[in-house]
Amino acid sequence: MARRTKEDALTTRSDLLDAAERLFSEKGVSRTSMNQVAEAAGVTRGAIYHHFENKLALIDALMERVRLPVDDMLEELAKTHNSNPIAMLRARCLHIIHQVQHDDHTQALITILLHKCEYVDEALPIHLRHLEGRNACISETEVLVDLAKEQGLIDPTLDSRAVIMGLFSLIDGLMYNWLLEPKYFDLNQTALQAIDTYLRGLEPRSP
Amino acid sequence: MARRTKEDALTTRSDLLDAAERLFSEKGVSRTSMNQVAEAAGVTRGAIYHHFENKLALIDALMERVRLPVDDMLEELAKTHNSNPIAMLRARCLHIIHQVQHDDHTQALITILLHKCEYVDEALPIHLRHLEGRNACISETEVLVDLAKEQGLIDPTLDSRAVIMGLFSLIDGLMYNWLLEPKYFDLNQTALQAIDTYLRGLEPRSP
DNA sequence: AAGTATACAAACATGCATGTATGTATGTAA
DNA sequence: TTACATACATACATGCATGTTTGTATACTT
Repeated sequence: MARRTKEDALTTRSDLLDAAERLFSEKGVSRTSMNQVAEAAGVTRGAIYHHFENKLALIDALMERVRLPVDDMLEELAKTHNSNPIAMLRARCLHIIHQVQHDDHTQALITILLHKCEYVDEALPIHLRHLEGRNACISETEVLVDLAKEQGLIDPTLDSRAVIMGLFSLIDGLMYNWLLEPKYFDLNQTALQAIDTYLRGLEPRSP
Repeated sequence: MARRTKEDALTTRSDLLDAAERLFSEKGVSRTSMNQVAEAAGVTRGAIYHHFENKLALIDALMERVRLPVDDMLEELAKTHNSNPIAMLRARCLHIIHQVQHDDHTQALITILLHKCEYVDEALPIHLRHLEGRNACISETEVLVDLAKEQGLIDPTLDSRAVIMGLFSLIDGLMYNWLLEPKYFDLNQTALQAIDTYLRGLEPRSP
């Protein structure tokens, strides 16, 4: 085939990302060859190596593609729930849960991260990106907890960092287990109850 | 080399499992070849294929090796804390956390399961074993929650299954995140606080 | 003591995945 | 319109992982 329009090229690139996202989340990263990705996108391996340096760069591009929407979402939520820090925390958690259930791209990517890729040093850049994202999110959210403490909404003797780690771990664990076997339990119900249970456990003790 | 004693053979087998456990948890399952496992154990690939049918059987044997100790542990705990179901739940959770931190075999295996292997259909037997273990554990633990309800220790309006899923997910998430970057937070402290927070959130509302 | 089974080593056969180098037709800019 | 850059396809070179087969020295059996 010959050269195509710049727009066509972008379409090809996008098709490749879609194919990779689907195949990776279905068959796992290491069990999916570049050839399979190319075929699923209707091109040859030449196209992949033109757009991406190698498999890692491909995965990296996958993650980059969802980073911006996620950032936007966080900002959006920040505006609507700026009154009560606990309510905002809750809103964020529930939004993530909702997103994993109903947005295909999110679900596929989280599946890849949690179940379909190996965290080996070879994949360090991805590893780091994941950690950075998490740590940034944690640090940012920690502010909310401190705020809630000041307002007397949560027990002041609790360690803020640990409060957040617990909450995030709860979310991670719920997603992890649900994606493992989605029909085993209802994510919405379970997450709602579990999150509220946890948040309730944070309340200050009545003297 | 020639044939060796039966005991020697068992030693070889054990060495192979040790090597596999270490390499898999360090470099990931798919990035570790049978040859590397053999070399690390001081033998050739012939020895592996003599003891195990293939890589999956090797992993399966790894999981089998820790199954019995875990079962024993659960029974042990059941005897000591049979008075208060909540206390028992708590003891179980904390024991798992402790085990992951201080028992090398447990830590390596959990690392493999959570971070160093891909859940693909090819590895279905392992997948199923993991799920079975989890589901059995959940069903069994659900009884404790029901018991606690009867004793008025937790809010009776809560769904028992969801209570357990939440608690288990919390543990899973804590292990997941800690194993990702162990120095980022102290697992003991964080888990203790998070678990107690969750358990406290389960208490019945004072009217 | 002899025969057999065992515990591996060594060699072979195959296939696939990666990376790279080259070819080529077309869009695009001067 | 020409010259170059682009967007791929095609072909090649290499290497490694797997599975299997065969060989062999020794432990075990009777």
